[in-house]
Amino acid sequence: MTIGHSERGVARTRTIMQAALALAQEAGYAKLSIEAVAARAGVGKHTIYRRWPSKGLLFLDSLLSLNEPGLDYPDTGDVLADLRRQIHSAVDLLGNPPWGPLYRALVGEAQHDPAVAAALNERFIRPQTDKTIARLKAAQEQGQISRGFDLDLVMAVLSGPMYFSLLITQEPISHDYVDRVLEALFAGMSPRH
Amino acid sequence: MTIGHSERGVARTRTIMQAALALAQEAGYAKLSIEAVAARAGVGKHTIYRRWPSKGLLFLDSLLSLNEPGLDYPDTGDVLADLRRQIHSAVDLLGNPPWGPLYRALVGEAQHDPAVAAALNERFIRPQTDKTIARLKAAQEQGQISRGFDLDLVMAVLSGPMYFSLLITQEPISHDYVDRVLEALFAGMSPRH
DNA sequence: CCCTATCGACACGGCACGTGCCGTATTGAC
DNA sequence: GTCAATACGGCACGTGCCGTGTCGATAGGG
Repeated sequence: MTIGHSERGVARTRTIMQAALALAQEAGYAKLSIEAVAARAGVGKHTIYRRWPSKGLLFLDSLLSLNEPGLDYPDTGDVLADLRRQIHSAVDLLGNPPWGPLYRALVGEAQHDPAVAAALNERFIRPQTDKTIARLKAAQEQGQISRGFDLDLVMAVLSGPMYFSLLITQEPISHDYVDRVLEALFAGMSPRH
Repeated sequence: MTIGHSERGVARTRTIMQAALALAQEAGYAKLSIEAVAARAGVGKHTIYRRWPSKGLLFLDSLLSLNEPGLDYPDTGDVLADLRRQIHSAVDLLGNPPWGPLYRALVGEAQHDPAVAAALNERFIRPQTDKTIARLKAAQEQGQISRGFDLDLVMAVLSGPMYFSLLITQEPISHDYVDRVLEALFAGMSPRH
């Protein structure tokens, strides 16, 4: 998405993304407009349109630029503890300001704009999924996780409940809540085991 | 939301909602405008604004009117089979046209508009949750489900994975996929049991 | 040092918003 | 059956933002 080759160019790009983030935090993504971003950044509208084709993709770039390193996985050897630590981190990031409300808005935008949905998947969800699967695969080979467990489902099963709470019921997600969900998942629902 | 007391009033209300649904299916929710709905319904804009305060809430009413009875639970005595049947129904409804794309748009709108989020919860999610908890509570008392299982989490744990697939990865959700998720949930992830 | 791509500023037509106003049609109270 | 109140369709308005076009200024690479 970023075009700027020259030093001035990348500086402008960064300025625009920062302006977009600032405005989104202050007034909410719903009220974000390209014109307002341009004014805030002290930039012509063309300079924005030259870099991003839509408000949604500008916003996605802006938001991801806030957490470049991504959510990395610890590997202490204890997969359960690692998983718990990682989900706690994810929930802390995605569930609280400044990311929380902005991330919710981004997912909302993805429901209206296929380009945003695709980019969100490729740039954020997929890498996250890959890391998770890699970590669990290692654990599976060490026998810490049932061999029969379908790792392709793991993101949906592990992250789904958190996304449900974030996007649908919109209840705050505490570490305790995460722990209870994990316990439910690992214990299973069936009686006697 | 509906004000119309007189016969003419309720007829207008229905006409407007049908126009909104038709337009949303044809052009997508993103391109839906109050003006277009008014024109399609052969109605003045005031007549819409008198009934609904926002596009989102009009759309929510319209969509819910498509499935008034809601998703009811079977009770055959076998909770696992019932659960499976119910989730299959839910996935068939929420994951396919005409509901599927419209429901995704509604959830997207809920991320931008707190009023829509609240109404979606109260009018659709909450009733669904209550039915699910009631059914599982009965099963729990019959020992078909572990006594320790936290029923307050049940919607997040059971529905979360489907919502993740619907809203985030946007992959189609087959019955087979549902079954694999349920199997993963009931079997748990931990080895040996 | 000049050439060219990029820039900020401004203006434009277009669309949809939400709100008035008007004259008409329907409704409910009496 | 009459009549006042209400709801209605149609129209127009001012506003905000869209995405594009056109300037002259600017700045960085060859």
